[in-house]
Amino acid sequence: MNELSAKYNPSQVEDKWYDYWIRNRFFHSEPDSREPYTIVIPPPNVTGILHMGHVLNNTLNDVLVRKARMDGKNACWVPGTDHASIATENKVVAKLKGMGIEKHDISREEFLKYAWEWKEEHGGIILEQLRKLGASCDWDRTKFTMEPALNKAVTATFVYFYNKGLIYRGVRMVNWDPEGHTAVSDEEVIHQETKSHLYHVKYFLSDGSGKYLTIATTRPETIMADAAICINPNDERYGWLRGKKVLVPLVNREIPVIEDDYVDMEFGTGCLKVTPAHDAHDYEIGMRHNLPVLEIIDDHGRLNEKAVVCVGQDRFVARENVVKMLEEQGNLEKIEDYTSPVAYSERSHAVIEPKLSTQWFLKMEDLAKMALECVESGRIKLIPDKYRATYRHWMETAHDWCISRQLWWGQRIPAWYLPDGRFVVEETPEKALEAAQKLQPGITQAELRQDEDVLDTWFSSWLWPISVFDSDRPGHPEHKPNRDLSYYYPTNDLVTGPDIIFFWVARMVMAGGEFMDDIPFRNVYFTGIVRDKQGRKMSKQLGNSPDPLVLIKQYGADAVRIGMLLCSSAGNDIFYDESMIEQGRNFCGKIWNSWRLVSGWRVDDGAAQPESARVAVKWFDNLLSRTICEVEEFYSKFRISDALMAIYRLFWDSYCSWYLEMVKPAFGEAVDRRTFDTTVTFFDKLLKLIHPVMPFITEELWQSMDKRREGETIMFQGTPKAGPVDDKFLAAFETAQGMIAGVRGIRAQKQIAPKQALDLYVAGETLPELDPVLEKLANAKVFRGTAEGPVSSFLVGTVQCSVPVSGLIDTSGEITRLQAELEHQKGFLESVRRKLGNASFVAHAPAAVVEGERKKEADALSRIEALEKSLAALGK
RNA sequence: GGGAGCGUAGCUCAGUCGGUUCAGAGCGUCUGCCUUACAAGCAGAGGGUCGGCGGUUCGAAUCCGUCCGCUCCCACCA
Repeated sequence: MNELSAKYNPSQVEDKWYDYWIRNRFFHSEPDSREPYTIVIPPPNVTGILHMGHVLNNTLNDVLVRKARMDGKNACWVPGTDHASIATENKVVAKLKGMGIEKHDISREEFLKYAWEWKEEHGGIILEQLRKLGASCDWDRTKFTMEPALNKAVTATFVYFYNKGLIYRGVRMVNWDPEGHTAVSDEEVIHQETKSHLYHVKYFLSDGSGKYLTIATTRPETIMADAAICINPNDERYGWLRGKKVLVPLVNREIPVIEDDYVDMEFGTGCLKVTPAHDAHDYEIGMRHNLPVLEIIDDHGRLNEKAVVCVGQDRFVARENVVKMLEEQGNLEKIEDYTSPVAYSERSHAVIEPKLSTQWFLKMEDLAKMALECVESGRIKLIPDKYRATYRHWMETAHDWCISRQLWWGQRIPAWYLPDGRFVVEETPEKALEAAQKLQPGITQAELRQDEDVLDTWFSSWLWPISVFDSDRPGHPEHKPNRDLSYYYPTNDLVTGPDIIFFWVARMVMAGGEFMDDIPFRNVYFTGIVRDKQGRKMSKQLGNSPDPLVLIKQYGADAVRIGMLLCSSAGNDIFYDESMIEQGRNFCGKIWNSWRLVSGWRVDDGAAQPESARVAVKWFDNLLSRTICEVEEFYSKFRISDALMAIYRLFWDSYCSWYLEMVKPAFGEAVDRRTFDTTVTFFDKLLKLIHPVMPFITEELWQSMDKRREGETIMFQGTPKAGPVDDKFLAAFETAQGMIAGVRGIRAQKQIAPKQALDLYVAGETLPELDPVLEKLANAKVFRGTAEGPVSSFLVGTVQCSVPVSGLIDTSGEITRLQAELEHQKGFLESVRRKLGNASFVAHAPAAVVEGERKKEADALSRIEALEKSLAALGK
């Protein structure tokens, strides 16, 4: 055995063992005859850096993988990164801006060149960081969602769904940033309560009757684009408007009055102006009623010539002017102050302008139905189960998926347009040309124009569990799965956040069903969101997120892993607290020191095993088995933090505080061989139990326990198996522990030094076998019966214990304490007897419960008797 | 507004089928200890009307209703 340093120094051992694991390719997996256990990483953004959410997620993944590996499975954890089109493109745009380059001043090709440079420079940093955490990924299998093979899979998938008739082009409202000159995603829009006005505008009937209706709007500058006035069909106030036509103020264009349930009769005047081109809801109403779409605002947020009035003016300037004109013409009824949420661009802070544009969509209905069935049938389990409701809600209300994005970084949509506007969808430009030539013979490649948009990032991530193994399969279900895909698919568990349950989880289920005719994973474990102590989401802006690498350096990777797991009960948000990591560090120290103790013992082969040690071994052996069962149970339910806590307590409390104290040889003496060997075996099992959670320190200690050869590792040692458990013995031991604590309590109270031996009188059911333990740990000689004279006494269950403490006894204090306890017991007895006296209870309750009450009664009686005896001994 | 969830010790959370002495764990707090592995430690102790009210039941932290407080997701009403 090697000499251990006085303190565990994580930074000195972590890199050493990680390199050792890599050198020996312990993380690498190839299909073989063993049962596979597969996890694909939720791919982090390629240019991202490790944050606490990653730490939590990847620690959980790593625990599961390492556990499976020790259970003898062929464990494979596939790592990789996501190209994250929006986030990455934003970063590149920002970087270019810093260099004085605007995105729109350079070509797509130039931009992509910069983007790839950026990716090469920053890409994969996060994967390097995961190594520091101890993640046991099969790095040989590292994938990137935009590498050529995966791109091919994405393109093939697009063509597949297009040919199947599920992908179509449609018009949709996008969030247009008139300053940034670009569409922004919903995620990049911030809604802020903003003070504005509600303008009440009169619309006169076109029949010349002079009658009018009033609408309330926050955007009077759009009235020139009005296509209709809408009322609720159930609104009796406006029955007279049915079928009528009104004139749009200022431009005097005639528009119909239509009826739609969308209108809220309570809000405003109950009349709604419908402006399909400039409001998402209005657009939908317009679609339902076949209204014309009139766009009057251009890409810069200015009114165009179709507006007729205020042409060329900025929308906000136009608003003022329109209001003025309305007032002059007698169309303005009143102006109210009004506060409502307004959408702003996260980047330019410009007010978002809803704008119509043509996008690509994937029909969701059938895919969603299938994805729902996979979960409803129980084939895929969501943990915690409450997310099933969320999932169902999503799947039942799924809208078609808008898969196009107005970006450059990503997989470009494989649609090619002919000059006449017709288009073909093919996997390659060559095939596109071929197809185009069928439509227009003689057309050349140069005349074809590929769609400018790229695909939504999720359109590549939903293939992830398939494409990391076999990129030829997506889009080609007829393609025979390769060896990897047949072996590793479906994967076992997915660990991810509930915020992407629809974006990612559900869509992987869809892709799996479509291309594999199988589920992509069996269990989905949802982690919470990591928050700070005040409950705020950790974010860069707030600066409340610690740098995991700094923490790892400071406390060690094992401590960080433990710390995260300790505060992460499944499905709840994580309130991160650095003290949890300190706790992890302390635990490392405890483990380390316990081995320092044992490894320093001198062993005497000839010595006999003391009785106290024999009993200690018997006890810990039983307790170990029981705990292993509990831990397995916890793992099977993904209650990782409970599993950890069970091992933590076994290691710290049971093994260190109780077991080692029992078998520890007296100062200067040797330990017998039998006890020593068993103790080493126990320690070995404890290390293996905790290894999935704390890979580094366990490898370090396991290696130092014995002469190990290169290529040996704790990683592949089997998880310890539970033997039979003697529950009665364990219960009896718990009583003994209570008695020891009682004696120690008396010592603390009376300031009696641990070295001073005491007498302990025991009345009640105890195991005499445990007496040597009592004597060793309580430093008390055990007698049966009740002590005479002044004693300090206590109860453990129904066992009456008394310790003669002549000269030290505070008689009146002792009497007060005992009397209070006696009162409590009498009250308890009374309540139990009331229950038993209730005929209805005895008649209805199960026999076992009634029996339990009778036992309570008997126990209470015996305790009362013991207490009275103690009081009598004190002369009361 | 629609959907989901939460409320148990100072903090973070367990608590299964309503029923064992069930009111728990870890951390923190308090007290005493530098006891020859560990003060990043050891020993001991205190701490909760299970959010409020009502109901079902022989029996409720657990089931039902209702109110209060909080969180998340979706829509973000002209």
